[in-house]
Amino acid sequence: MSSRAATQVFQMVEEQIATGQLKDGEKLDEATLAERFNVSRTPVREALLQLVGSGLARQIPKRGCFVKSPSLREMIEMFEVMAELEGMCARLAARRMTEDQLNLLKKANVGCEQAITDGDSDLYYDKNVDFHECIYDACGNQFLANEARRLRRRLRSFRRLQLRVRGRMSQSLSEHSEIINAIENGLAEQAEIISRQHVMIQGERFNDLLAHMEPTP
Amino acid sequence: MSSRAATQVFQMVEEQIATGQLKDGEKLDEATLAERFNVSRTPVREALLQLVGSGLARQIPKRGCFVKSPSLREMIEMFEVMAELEGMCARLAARRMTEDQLNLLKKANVGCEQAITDGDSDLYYDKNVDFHECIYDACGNQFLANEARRLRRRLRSFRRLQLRVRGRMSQSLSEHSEIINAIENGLAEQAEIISRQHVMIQGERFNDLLAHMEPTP
DNA sequence: CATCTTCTTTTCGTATACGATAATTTGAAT
DNA sequence: ATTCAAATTATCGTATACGAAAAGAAGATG
Repeated sequence: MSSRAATQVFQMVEEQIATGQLKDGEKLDEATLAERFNVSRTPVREALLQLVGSGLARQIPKRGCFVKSPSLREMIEMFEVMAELEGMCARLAARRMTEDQLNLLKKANVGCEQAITDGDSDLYYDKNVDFHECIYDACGNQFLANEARRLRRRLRSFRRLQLRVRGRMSQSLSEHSEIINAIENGLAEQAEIISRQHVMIQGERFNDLLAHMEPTP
Repeated sequence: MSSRAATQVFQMVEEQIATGQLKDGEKLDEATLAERFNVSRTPVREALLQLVGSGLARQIPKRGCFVKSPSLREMIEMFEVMAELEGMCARLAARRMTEDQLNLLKKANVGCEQAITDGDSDLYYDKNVDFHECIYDACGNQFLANEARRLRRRLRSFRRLQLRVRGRMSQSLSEHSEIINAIENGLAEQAEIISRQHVMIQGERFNDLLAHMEPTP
């Protein structure tokens, strides 16, 4: 827990964007935010700078700072890259994972099963993060792992949503099993392909969800 | 050209880190930098924040901000990811590149040839950027293109250096020809593999260079 | 009604000041 | 010499103020 006002503002705004409280195009006024969080403009500016840096907001000179939700196209693009990174992690992990790490991976997957039993998609999301964290750890490339985490974070609200599609959780779980199997047998190529697909499917499911919700704006 | 002091400070410091004027571990003192650039702490802080954000500096609380050059290991990791991203760009470009874009790609490669004729490795670096920009443009995934650019930027000083290895430029050029060939014929997989290798080789060459220069520190 | 010209208001970037807290040094006591 | 405590200094985050520049509004002129 950082006691810095700037960090808190950043996290709050980020959260509000993720949960939809702050919608696309909405103005992020320095003065208003400062008042809302009872701080001065300085930490607010710092937060906005980071927001822009991480792509959640857009700065239009002399006009202000605005929430920037990714368009459907950008979403698909991000999922495409995410799929590649996850695939790469799995490929490397298949070569490099130790016995201990494999056990942790299996354990994480049991957590996912439990979440399904409880029918709790938010819990599944968390357990799923654990599962993929195991793979990140085992890929032996910290830089890659961090990039993957960064992007995962950026996509998290959409990934959460996507899990609500009927049957998606159990499908995800069976994909996990295939991934474990491939890694366990050192089938790097296969682990990569399945993992990549595992993410791409999420993009597609999300796409379905959108199409269902908004009949072309 | 941005007239903002903060941006200028950022770019200057970034440049000085890239050129080695500012070395690993060196302290980035807010007051000193402010004086050096004749600005107040505010824009300097902003610049440092971005520096940390892009991984070029590290912040140790109550100790200060320090230049953070990547370790050899981190370098290799970054090259590994760069290779994957470039490979992905090439794979997609092979499927999606238009005739016009292909012509631009070929033209860019002629520029590379010229740079070799002139024996100018810095020029080659620039022309090589043009070459790869063509591929980025044609990959049809802007988000991916931006990620690739970001990482390329981060690695540029090392990539520059690596081109000084004897024969590396002409080897690079022949790899380009193979890439063009694969793309022209829509051989996505092959374009990916060659491009990936094209980058990995750079990492290895750079590694050689390092091993030659510093006999294990 | 359109257009051009003030005038006012926002937005922005920067400068500067201040208090809090952590790091470092100094110096005393064992 | 070592250890501990107090004093000093540096760093940091934040608040606030100010001027420049641009956007937007209001009003004048054709």
